Amino acid sequence: MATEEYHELRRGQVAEAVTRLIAVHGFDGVTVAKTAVEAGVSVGMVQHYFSTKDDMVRYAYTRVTERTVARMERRATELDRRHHSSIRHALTEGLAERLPLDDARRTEWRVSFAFAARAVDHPALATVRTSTESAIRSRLAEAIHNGKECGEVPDGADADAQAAGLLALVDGLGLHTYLDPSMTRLALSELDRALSAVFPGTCRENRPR
Amino acid sequence: MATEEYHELRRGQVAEAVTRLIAVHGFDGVTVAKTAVEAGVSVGMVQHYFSTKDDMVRYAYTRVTERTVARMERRATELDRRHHSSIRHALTEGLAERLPLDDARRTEWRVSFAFAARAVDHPALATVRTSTESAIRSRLAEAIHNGKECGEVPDGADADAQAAGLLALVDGLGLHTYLDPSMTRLALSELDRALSAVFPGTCRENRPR
DNA sequence: TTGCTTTCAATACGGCCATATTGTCAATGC
DNA sequence: GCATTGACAATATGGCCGTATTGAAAGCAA
Repeated sequence: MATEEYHELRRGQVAEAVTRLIAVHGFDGVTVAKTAVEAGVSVGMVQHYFSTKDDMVRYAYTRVTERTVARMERRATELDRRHHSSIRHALTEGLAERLPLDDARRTEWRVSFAFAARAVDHPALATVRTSTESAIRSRLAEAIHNGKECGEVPDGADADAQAAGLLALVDGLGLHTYLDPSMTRLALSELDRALSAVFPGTCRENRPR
Repeated sequence: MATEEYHELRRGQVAEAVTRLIAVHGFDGVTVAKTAVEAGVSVGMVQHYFSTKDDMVRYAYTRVTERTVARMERRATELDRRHHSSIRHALTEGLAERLPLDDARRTEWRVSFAFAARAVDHPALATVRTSTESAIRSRLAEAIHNGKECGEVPDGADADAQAAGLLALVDGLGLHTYLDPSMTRLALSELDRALSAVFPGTCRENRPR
């Protein structure tokens, strides 16, 4: 194995330990020593691969956000390409991937939220967050734009504004759903309602993307 | 002055120091010692009025949320009673009070968010948060119900669901606006759009509340 | 006056944390 | 063969934290 590959493997091993610790004990439960134990390695080994704790945490953050975003993208693309869903439906399902709908996603949501909250006071983490979100937002705006060309979205719509609104709604619904899992169905229906408001029409033939 | 009153004054003095510290240095910047310095008192004095740090923090949290909720309520009521605004408009403005629209509200938002994030891992704080939010939600649902009787809201609307959706949207918009103040106008217009979707109609005479 | 309670102030204490230091051992280069 | 480097492990260090302890004033009841 290439040494570079091995290096990334080790870093990943530590990063996964960080996310597991956050999932169980919250962000405050993450210390270098505990991470080492959780990863089954020594403190010195962690230090060897991450020069500071901040470094370690930031790496873990980028990992978990990348995983979430990739899943959203995959779900939406799958519906779009394979099942020829409407853009509205593909986006609804893609965005829903971000919600804490089952135990796995609850854990992931909790970890992401813990990171996001620290990002407010922590420029290094804030960079990760803002770049990820602006990527999602432009991806959304692009889809809305495609919706116009295809007839699902009215011509006058402000794609950027609506994209921002949708993302904000999903984040808010995620928070409320996390704190009160019993409102899961309600969150999904509100998400659906919002998407229907943005995409009130039906696709004509020969739609793009 | 009654001793009870004096007691509350002291506790308030400490609580305000806590919120100031969070506003400047984030939640992690709050320690008992620093709070004492910020409040201009001794550590022993803080201990005298709060048996644990948790106690101190929880008290500060209830204070800041009460302040925010009171301002929202006041603004909505003012528009409703004094200016005879539509319910839609009163609610829009009331909910907008929760957004980080200026420096003062940015600070308040940051403090509330720091608390809310800790609440995820911290049952004592979670109680404060959930009770506050369910209060706002039922207040909102009540207003939507009134909107039905008066004609602003269609009869078939699900007041509880829409209330939850609106609150989630506001929380999400707050987060995004905080991280990127340049989207303030966009957030306001999205809020307005959402309220217009819930309250599409116009009030008949003799409306309730 | 005496003694008890409240209100604080100063400081001690024990623990945990991030990081630095130091050393070991194997691989690699020459 | 031998110095060098990379990959760790073990432990030391210094700092900060929450809380406990101790005690000094001050008010007040008897």
